[in-house]
Amino acid sequence: MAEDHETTELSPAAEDVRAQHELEVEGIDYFVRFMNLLGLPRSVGEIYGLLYFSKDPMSMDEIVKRLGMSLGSASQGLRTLRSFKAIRTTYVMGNRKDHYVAETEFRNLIGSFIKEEIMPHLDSAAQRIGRMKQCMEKMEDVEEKKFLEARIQKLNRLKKGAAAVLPTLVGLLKL
Amino acid sequence: MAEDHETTELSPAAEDVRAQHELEVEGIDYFVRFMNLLGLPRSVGEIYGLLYFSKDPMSMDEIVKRLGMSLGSASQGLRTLRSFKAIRTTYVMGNRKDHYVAETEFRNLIGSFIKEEIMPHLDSAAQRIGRMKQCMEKMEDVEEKKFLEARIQKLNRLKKGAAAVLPTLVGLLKL
DNA sequence: GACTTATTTCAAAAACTTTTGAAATGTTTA
DNA sequence: TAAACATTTCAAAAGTTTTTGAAATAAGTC
Repeated sequence: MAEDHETTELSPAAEDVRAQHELEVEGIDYFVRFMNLLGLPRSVGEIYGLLYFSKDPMSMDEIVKRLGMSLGSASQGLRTLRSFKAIRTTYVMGNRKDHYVAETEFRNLIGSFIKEEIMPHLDSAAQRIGRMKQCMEKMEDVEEKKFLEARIQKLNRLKKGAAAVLPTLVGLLKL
Repeated sequence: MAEDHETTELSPAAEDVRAQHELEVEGIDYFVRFMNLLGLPRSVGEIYGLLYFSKDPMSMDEIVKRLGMSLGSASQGLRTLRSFKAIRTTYVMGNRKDHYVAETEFRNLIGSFIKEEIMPHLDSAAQRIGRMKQCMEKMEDVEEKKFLEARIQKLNRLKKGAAAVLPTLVGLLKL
């Protein structure tokens, strides 16, 4: 064991470990930023990044150890990723811990994100626009009324455009 | 003046003011949520909402008064909105304050947001992927290397897809 | 069914973001 | 060029979100 660092058979393996570790760090960083763009906390990106670059399924406490993160964060982060179908659980023989692997089809992640985080806003936007129209219709001042009507109309067009484009986008991800 | 609330000529006007105020509140709320979705602070949504539903240009201290917000917030919020081309300044005769009006073409806002907030991430993502590839190529373990190569490739496809779709999206907004 | 182990929950702490307001800077006018 | 006004800056306060870790709950084993 002591002479390992002298042999030619084992030095490359050590080099591999180093390179793989460097890649992992870079990869985790990548997803931390990506998730951050979606407004998701750092821990979610860390977990997904770790799993994305791991061939083997990992249990929660492996994740906790590897990332130096608390159990609470890991549990919450895994829940979020599960709800987005960005990871799935896997059965590992002779081990009762849940094990997780990354779902590498990003369309799951992005599709769920749109469905869970964006679409509900479009629904409430529709209601809000309805209420605005009601207010506007009560008005007598024709000038002002016309102005506001046009603005509300524009808002409505944006909302409809978003409602049309987002599902299309999800569909496009299947390519 | 005292009998205003009895006349039929002036009561409707009072009603107008009320309805308009209600609409304004609803509208501001709308943009607060919208901007929030883009990760922008409440103050930015408030200012834009106020301007969007105002026919007349407004100075910073009118905005401050109407929204009960600090000068600092207003200044910073207006800067953000200007950088996104979501508002523009307007000259008002005989008044040396800057006056602002909402740019109602949302494509400016969304286009600038994508250009300023998303695109830079895609550039740094490209670099990060490059570094990942370098690490991966150093590796000797063929199995592991192939696995990582495939994952990096997938990441690269996502990045390229985003880089292609986002400008298209901006173009689409012109309709 | 008690024991061990795994996971979730949740209140408090830490980290981070936004807002505030007063001081600094810039700009116009008299 | 001084006085008056408008805007920006920035450090501290307020507010918000995330993380932590210990206690509660759930699940599996003997």
